[in-house]
Amino acid sequence: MISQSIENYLKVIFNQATASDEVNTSVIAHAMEVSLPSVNSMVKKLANLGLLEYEKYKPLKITKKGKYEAALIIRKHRLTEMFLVEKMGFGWEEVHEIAEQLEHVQSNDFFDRMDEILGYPRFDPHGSPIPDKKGIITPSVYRRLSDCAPGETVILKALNYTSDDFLVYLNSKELALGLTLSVHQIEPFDKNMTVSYPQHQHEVLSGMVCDKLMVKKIAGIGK
Amino acid sequence: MISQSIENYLKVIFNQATASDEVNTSVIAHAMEVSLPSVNSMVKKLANLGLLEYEKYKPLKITKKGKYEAALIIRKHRLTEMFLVEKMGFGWEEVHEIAEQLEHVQSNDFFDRMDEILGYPRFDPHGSPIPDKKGIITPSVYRRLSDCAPGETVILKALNYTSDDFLVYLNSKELALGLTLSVHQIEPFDKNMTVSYPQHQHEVLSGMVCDKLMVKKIAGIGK
DNA sequence: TTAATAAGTTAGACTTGACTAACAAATATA
DNA sequence: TATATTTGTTAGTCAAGTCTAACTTATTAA
Repeated sequence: MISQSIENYLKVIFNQATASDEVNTSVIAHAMEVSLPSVNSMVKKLANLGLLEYEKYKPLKITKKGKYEAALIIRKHRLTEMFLVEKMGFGWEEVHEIAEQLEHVQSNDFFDRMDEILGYPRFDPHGSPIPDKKGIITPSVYRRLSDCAPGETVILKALNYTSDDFLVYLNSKELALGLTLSVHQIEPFDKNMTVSYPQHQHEVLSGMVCDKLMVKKIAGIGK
Repeated sequence: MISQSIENYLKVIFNQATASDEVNTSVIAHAMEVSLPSVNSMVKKLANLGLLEYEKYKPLKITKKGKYEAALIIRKHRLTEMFLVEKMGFGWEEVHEIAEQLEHVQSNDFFDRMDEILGYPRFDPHGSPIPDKKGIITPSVYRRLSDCAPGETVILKALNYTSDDFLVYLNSKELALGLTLSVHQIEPFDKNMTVSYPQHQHEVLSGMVCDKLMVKKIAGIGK
């Protein structure tokens, strides 16, 4: 049986991996708020379990098996978030912490029942795709707001990062999925963007935030 | 923060404590399937946390604080069982294992929401009382089947023990809450009871089983 | 292209929660 | 009441998962 710690490492590695399935040790250490040696020793365990390819001083590479196991954990997390919002009346900014705990429950029945009750949803309350029982993820067809050009008008469709702080921030700015945003300006130096959306004219969003907002274009020049 | 291990010990101690709030070390070791020294060292921790009174070679005594904390854990467990049965369509014999895991979730909101959705139930699917938010338990007004006399007719109202094996056993005998049972005979030697109930004439139940079935009298001689 | 810095590794220590072996106290039995 | 048995305790070990300090390799900048 895979321990909760290993599940947490695997999830972070999956989320932080690049297009070539690679991650650096220090990225994991930073994301998990643990020391580098802790990551190093854990990473060797993951490699022994066949979840990761490990060679001294080389970047880590997540294996097919690793991606499969990670997808199943993420499935549990996102189904839980959806269930909490849709069936238990929680706000989307409240559910992340609870789902972090529930995702470690060992019972496929429990999550499959949630899935059924929810009607087999493909996306969670933050717009992130929910992997199916086989670990297959419907790819997101959206772009990052930070990749948009001035003059474009887009709809906010999903987030590619969730934490309580971030969701509380979005709520404070009255940013919600489904909103229409117009991009006015991008500051070349720090990538700050000036945007407008209902009730908010010329709001400035940091590059970091724009990187995490996934949008769909509806008008203007650009891709 | 109290660890999951400590929560598990506390729950067992609470459940195994006698009317005078006392338990023996070996009873805990047996119930938890761990060694005596493991219990001994844990018990000292619980005592340091003020959950237990510990004196060398004396029986352990659970404190007021210990009972309060235990009741809150049991509340989480039983609310979860009720939610799984009532809102997620599980059978009463399937929910114990899942509830064992969910009871450790740290979020009062999560369980209070369940409570609200269920309409503040006082008893779980096995008939055991659900402690309220203050840890107060509505006492059961039922007697053990093992305390009944031949000639009595009773209704099965609750169980004072739950495990998957036990629930599967009850299902196999078609014993369910609400059934009417007639007591025919008690074997003085091993306390085996001969009883009848719908579809089952002169079924023999062991003393161990009768000890765990809580009933309400509807006819016959006796208390 | 060499020196400085960043990233990754090893060794060794600590905590939690388990264990066995050996011993002490309490209880039961002859 | 003396002995046997059961129950409880102590000491020491182990694995998981964390840490710091010291070291090595890789990368960046002078």
